[in-house]
Formats: sequence, structure tokens, C-alpha cells
Amino acid sequence: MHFTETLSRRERQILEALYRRGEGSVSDVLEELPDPPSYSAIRTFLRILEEKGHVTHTQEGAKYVYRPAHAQPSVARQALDKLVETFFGGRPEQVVAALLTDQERKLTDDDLERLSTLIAEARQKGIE
Amino acid sequence: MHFTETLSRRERQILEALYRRGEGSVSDVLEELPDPPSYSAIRTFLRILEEKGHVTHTQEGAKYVYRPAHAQPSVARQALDKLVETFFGGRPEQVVAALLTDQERKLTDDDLERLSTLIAEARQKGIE
DNA sequence: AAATACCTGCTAATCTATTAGCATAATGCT
DNA sequence: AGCATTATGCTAATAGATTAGCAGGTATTT
Repeated sequence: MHFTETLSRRERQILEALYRRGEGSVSDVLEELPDPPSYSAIRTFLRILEEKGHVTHTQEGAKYVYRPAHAQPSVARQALDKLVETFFGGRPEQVVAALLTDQERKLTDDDLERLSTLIAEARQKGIE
Repeated sequence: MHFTETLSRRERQILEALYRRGEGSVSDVLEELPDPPSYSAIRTFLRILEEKGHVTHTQEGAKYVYRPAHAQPSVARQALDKLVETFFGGRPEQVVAALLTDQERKLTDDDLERLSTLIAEARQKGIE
């Protein structure tokens, strides 16, 4: 089960902040949140997340540095799969279409070229 | 602000169930949930979601049919953007790469062909 | 028409999430 | 060394989420 199903709002928010940053101290997380509660509150959640197995910490000098306990790519993949199911009717190509037809044009020409190659490769494999 | 930031666990779960289905009665939602609470509880959340402006309902015979209040594509887009930021380092092409390098091969040959076209078009526009 | 099933309106209890505060230790600055 | 700053450990109060139950209405079945 994906963590968005089991974690509370704040727990999720804080875990996602860690995924965004990769790692971080309590104050790093605090700065990352748009509507942060107290330092104290964030510590509590990091402790809870650690108890639940979503986060680890190491001591770095005087402070703790927290990191997601589960590898980014695997969790990213799960999140993506869930997104596809919930909002894109289970059709992955619709996601790509959404990314490509972006008004703000978030994909550079280089990105597009790389994608071309990836797709060519994927089609090649399909044919084999 | 995306609704995942403001809604509670159950509220989110139920709203997502509606996005997945498109619409649904209380019992439709109940069947959609993996770990459903009582019928009564679901009704409460649908009412709350309606109060918060995330859901509408129409009377259909004796029962209410609920629908997301905000258009799917727009919400899907927001969710996708958030996903890209949180788990893919803000790089949309990484999302596409993840979809393409899927072990389970969720993209059909037809999908890939359509994507090829989309990308070609996007590149064309980029050059103009 | 009576009985059954399923629906809504409203309300209230409980459990969990969310928050912050105090005591204490380590660090860094003057 | 003394002071300010910034950590952690622990704990407790409050706000909010989550749940379910009862009363009453409408449809549906026998």
C-alpha cells in the first residue's frame, strides 16, 4: 500500500518534503514547508515517521539528518502508477500527452530529443 | 493549493475514488474503497467534501450521485506537476522515461506510435 | 397494503492527529 | 569562561478526523 493511503496529512507533507530534498535536518524540513508548524511539531512527526519505518536518521555533528527509508525510484514509481490510475484513466500515454501539451513548455528541445530516442528504443524492443 | 495539502486522509481517499470513477453514489464509493468504513461515514465525508467545494451532487431518483466539482484535466495536471516536483526532481522527461522503461510494459505499440507523433509535433512547434 | 430494503438528515462519541512547552545537553561566539 | 543559540528527550493539551447510530422518508417487493 502506498504511503499516501496510510499517513496523515502532516506526516505525508513532511515525508514528501524529504523526498523533494533528498535529506534534511529538522530546520531544513521546516523551511521546506509552506505552512510550517513549530520546530517541535516537526520533530514529533519525523520521530513518528521513523517509528513507522518511512524515515531514517543519522547523527551529523550535533544534529540529526533525516532521509527517506525507501529508495526514491521505487516510491516515485508507485506514486506515478497511482496517479495514472486516479487521474489518467489508467492510460500512461495520457500522462505523456499532458506533459507534452504543456502551455508553459516545461520540456526543452533536448528533453524532446532524448524522449524521441527513448521511444524509438522502446518501439524497437516491442518489435523484437 | 492542491487538495492533497488540505484534505484529511479519508477525505482525500474518497475524492480520489470519485475521480477514478468519474461519479458515483455512496455505495459506489464504498465499493471503490479497499478498507471502507460504514456507509454512514462515507456519507459524512461526501457532505464535508461538498461543503469544502470539492464535490457536487445531483439527485437521481431516490439517491444522490456525487461528482468532483473541479474538472478532471485541470486537477490531473496539478497532481502531475506536484508529482514531478516531489519525486522526479522537477524533470518531466524523467517521468516519461519511467513510463517507458516499465518492466510490465504498460504501453502498447499503438501508444508508442501516438507518442512519437506527439513528440514530433512538439519538436516542430519548438523550432518555429 | 404490508414488509423489506435502501436512502437521507442529523447528531454525538471516540480516537487520532496536531500542536507546543519544558528540561537538558551540546555547540559556537565574545 | 560565560552567554546565546540550537539541538534532543519527553510529555501533555487541544483541535480535528473518523466513525457510527437513530429517526424518518421513499421506493420496491411479495
